[in-house]
Amino acid sequence: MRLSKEKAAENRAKVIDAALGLFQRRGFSGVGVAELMGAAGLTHGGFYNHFESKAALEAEACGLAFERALAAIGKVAAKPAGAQRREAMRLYVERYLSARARDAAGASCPMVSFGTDVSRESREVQAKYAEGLRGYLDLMAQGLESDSAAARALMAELVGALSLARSVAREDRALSDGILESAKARILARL
Amino acid sequence: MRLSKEKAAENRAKVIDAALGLFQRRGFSGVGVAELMGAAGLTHGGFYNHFESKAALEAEACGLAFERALAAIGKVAAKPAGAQRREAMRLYVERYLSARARDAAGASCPMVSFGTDVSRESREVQAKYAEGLRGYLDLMAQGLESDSAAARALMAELVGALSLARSVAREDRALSDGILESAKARILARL
DNA sequence: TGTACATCAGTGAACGCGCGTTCACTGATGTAC
DNA sequence: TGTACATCAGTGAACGCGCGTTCACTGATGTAC
Repeated sequence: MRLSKEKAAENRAKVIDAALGLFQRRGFSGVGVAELMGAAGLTHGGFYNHFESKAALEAEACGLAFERALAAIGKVAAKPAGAQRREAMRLYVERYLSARARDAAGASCPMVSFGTDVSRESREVQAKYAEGLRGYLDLMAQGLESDSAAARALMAELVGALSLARSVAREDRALSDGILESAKARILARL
Repeated sequence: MRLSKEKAAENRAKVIDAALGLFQRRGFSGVGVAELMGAAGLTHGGFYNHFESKAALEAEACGLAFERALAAIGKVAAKPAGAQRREAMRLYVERYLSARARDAAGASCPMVSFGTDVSRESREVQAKYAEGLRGYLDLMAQGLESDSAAARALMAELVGALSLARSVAREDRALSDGILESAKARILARL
């Protein structure tokens, strides 16, 4: 039963979106093609009508994750320079290091979700990742009204704190909260 | 052909050691039982003489990684307080954020190697991880001669910078070096 | 101390299972006339 | 505009493969007498 082009494109987008959520929650190798298609309301057989391979979908999902992350930091960078932008940046950091963000495993910063995985993945994914990170850092430097060194250092603090907080979230909630709070305090003190 | 108890214990240790290296390089799900045993010079059939399951070995490997990491930071904390300890801490940070450490995928900080994976693993691994991190932070606070908030913030910076630097190491060496340098400069400036 | 036997670390074949991928098929869509 | 046919998104069975795990077997080690 052939579908209209619009419907097919919609299905393709739905697969990528569902895949991103699942990949972030369980890792690339933790989700199979059948489950990916099922999450989009389809059966596994049609997978290769849309994607050349599972690795190709991984790259697409990685791209989508960065697209969303760049949109978020881009809004900060787009604020009028000065007090407004500074305030937006503070809000961004507070949200990034919130308990809410930590617990939202399925929708979060690609650097945290895929950080460890990406160096074990295909060059295709790695290239998308490096490109995304460069863009992210550029926008962050704009958001900070500062140089790229400051953006890189802030990014490391954000990614490290969220990653550590997530790793112990189930076993030691107090420590997890403390990690977020310590990083937040240190960053906001200088913004 | 039964082996002596010493030889058997030695083999068991060899498996855990080899497993740690492989897990750090390729992730828990990226290495099979047969390869793990092969790396220790054995065949896969004997695996269950030593470990209850692959997950049990993962927990053991995680424990070994923290054992080593704690030994390294422990040496810093054991220095006489004051100038000597401060100097040891500076050296520790410099080594942690060196290009050498970034490129040594098979022997590195468990927080970086397993950071993303650990929240997808068994409770057994997560418990070992949380315990290890608590110990690490305690020793780091001693090394810094400071409070636990400072230790948590420093840990986040170290982990985030090394993790980001590794993710783009193959695709953008200059950016990778820059991330390490920016974090190092910021940290050393206040030590 | 020497002998007989139980123990068990290691081997390699085999197991069921889920994976990524392929394929013949269906039938509505899009197109050519 | 209406009809005939090619296209192709989606289906579900099937493929080979590698995985974690089990098992019967081997033979040196450890132990009981």
